[in-house]
Amino acid sequence: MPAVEHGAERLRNLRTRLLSLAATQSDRRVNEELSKADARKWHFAVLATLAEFGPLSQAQLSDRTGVYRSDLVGVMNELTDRGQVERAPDPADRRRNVVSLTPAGRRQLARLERILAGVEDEILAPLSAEERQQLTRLLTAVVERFKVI
Amino acid sequence: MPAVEHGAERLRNLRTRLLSLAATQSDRRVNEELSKADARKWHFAVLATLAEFGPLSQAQLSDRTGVYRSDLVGVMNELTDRGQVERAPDPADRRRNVVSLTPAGRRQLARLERILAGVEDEILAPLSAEERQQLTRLLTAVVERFKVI
DNA sequence: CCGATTTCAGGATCACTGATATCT
DNA sequence: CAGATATCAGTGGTCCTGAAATCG
Repeated sequence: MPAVEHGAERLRNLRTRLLSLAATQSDRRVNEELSKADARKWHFAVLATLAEFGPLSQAQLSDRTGVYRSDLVGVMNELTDRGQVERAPDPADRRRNVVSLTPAGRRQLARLERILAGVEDEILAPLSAEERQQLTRLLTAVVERFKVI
Repeated sequence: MPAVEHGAERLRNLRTRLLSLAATQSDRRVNEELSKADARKWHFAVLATLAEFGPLSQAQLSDRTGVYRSDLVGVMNELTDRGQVERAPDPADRRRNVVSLTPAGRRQLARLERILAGVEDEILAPLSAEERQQLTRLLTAVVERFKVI
């Protein structure tokens, strides 16, 4: 990324831009580290959601992770190729696939969690524990609002 | 965007994910509103930087806005097509272009500033003035750190 | 010759739309 | 029939790399 000099008041004070910059940098580091584990961030989202809720259909996974259904297909292919999830037709509703974690998926999830904790710590390094808490609270409020609309 | 349900502890508490979600939603609204004025966010970045610093070369614009030099070419074409900037060879250094604002560019900048102020207000609606200040401070700290590395 | 500037070509990922086949 | 599900095709923006041509 090109280094960004400072001084442009209008730009610097734009909160929407600050948000974009911070997220871009964060996403870049997240992807760099996850790719070392042969993963990307949607892998973590899917694995973590399955660990939390148990087997789900792809539509439910889409709703809970924010991955578009059309894009989820590719993520499912990658995860099944790696043996981390299983995708089987739902006998109760043959439109659906039932997606479930495999033991390899659980191990991968643990690995990704360690990686992401490290990246998060790196990204938030300039903030105190209290400030990290604040940031979480503020961002949650911003994100929550959009769910309601 | 698909609505994101809540409940997945691992996902919900991930600060890097929160950052991504907030930025995605913000960027989406920014682009929606800017496109009504036949603009995108790099337009604002370039126009605001020129207003602040006066005429600059494209390399300087790239450094100050964060737009890659290779991508800046397209932005320059769009802005010159719209008559909002002028691009002339620098007589002092013939490798360079000198980019400057036109009166139409100044008017467009004012328009985009109003638009962005509105979007920012919408995005930050759930936060008090004090919290917005906090968020700005925290995000600035995060972004600043990356400049130093 | 080395380095800077502009430009072009292209890759990868992502957000998003739309259509289709299948099933309830 | 309406509605949901999984899938495929494709657009457009963004981030990023590399290389060419021109010039200091």
